[in-house]
Amino acid sequence: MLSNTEENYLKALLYLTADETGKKEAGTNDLAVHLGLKPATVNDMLKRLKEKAYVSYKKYGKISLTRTGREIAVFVMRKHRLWETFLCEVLEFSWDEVHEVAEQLEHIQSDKLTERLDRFLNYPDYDPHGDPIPKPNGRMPPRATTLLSSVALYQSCTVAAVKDTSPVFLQYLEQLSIGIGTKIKVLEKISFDSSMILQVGKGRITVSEKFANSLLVDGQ
Amino acid sequence: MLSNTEENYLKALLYLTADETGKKEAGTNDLAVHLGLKPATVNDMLKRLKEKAYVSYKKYGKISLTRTGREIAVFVMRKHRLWETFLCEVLEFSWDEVHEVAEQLEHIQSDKLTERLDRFLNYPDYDPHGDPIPKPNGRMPPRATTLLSSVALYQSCTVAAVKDTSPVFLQYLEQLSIGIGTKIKVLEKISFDSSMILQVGKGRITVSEKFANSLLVDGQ
DNA sequence: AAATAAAGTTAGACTAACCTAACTTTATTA
DNA sequence: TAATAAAGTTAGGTTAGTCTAACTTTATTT
Repeated sequence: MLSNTEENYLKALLYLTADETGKKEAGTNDLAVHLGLKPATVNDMLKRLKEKAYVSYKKYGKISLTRTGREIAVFVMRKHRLWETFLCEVLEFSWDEVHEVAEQLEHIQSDKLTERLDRFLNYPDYDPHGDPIPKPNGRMPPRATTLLSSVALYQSCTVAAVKDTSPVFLQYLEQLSIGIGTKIKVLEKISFDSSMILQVGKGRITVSEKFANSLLVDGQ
Repeated sequence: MLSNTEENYLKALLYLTADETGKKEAGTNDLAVHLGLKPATVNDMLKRLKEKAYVSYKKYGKISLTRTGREIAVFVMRKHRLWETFLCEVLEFSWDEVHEVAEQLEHIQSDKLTERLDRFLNYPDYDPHGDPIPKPNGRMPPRATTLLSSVALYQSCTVAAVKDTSPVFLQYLEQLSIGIGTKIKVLEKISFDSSMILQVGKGRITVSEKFANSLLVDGQ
């Protein structure tokens, strides 16, 4: 049985290496930054995780998860996202509050609890941020890949997920009445700064490039 | 913020000192036995807890919780019993399975979570074993105090709580179709071994003295 | 390609939470 | 009440997980 700390290292490694931004490997430093620890600390832990065959790397080389390591990390992610869903949908937390609590709940060790929670939530495919919830076998529902910023002029789309889950962004979305499933039409693209004018419901709003790069949408 | 371990010491102390069996103080050894640790280990921790003013004792003397220490322990108990209720009533765990998982869940730090869970469960007064759930202010609903063994001949009563929460006893109760709220009538008391013959629903069963001392009931 | 910067590793130290072994104090009992 | 047993404490050791400071290796840049 892994400690919470070990699980967090594997989760961080999954995040860093399964990053859709391309890179499939992570270094000691990346991990240290992501976990808020010192490289020396991470180095120590990596030795132990390598010993236990959860990660694989050569000295001074890049780190990757082994099959077992990845399975564990995916399972922790599954629990995290199920709990986030529970907190939002059942206990009516707002979506900017759930992450911190789910960070704790994801480490509860009880397969029965996880599966019953999944059943109670009616086997959801996506969490409140639109992130896919891994199934018990480790498979993931497809993830939306289209950025709002890449939607063509006059096209309509539906918000599928948020790329940025920081409370400040989520609260801003709330304020704009934008959530998962919200329909958006691109009315104008300002070439000067790549900002966009959008139709949301009956209103129109202007959003920055950064904003448009933080929302994932489904076509039409 | 206390560690899980520290919370467990306070909880154990609450259990040992708030024991309705009379004694209001506990010793290093009692704690060690209850927690499955060595007296030396407990001694170390007690020094820290005293330092932090959660417990009070003099060298070689008995240990008791301070006001703050008791408040924390009661709050952990509140969370434990709310989670047990959630697991049984919402996720359909059986009452012999909930304890182990609740031992983990009770340490989740989020007041909002606790209060929302309470609300979702409709502010229950008792957990699945009939134990009172402390309110946010620390007050407890009244606890049943009458043992089945002390019920007079030909009297009826209602099961209010179990004194023994071991899976083996709980499963036996299940087998006998006895749960919280079950109505029981005392048909006969065998003076030889203090066993009792009971009416439960339409059937009659014979139970041992040990059994009759493990069930708490409400009058009539 | 040599100099410099960045990334990674090692050594030594600290705290929390556990242990064993030896010792001291308090309680029990012959 | 003196001997013995039980309870409690101290000293010193272990592991997990963190740190700083110094060092080595790899990557970058001129």
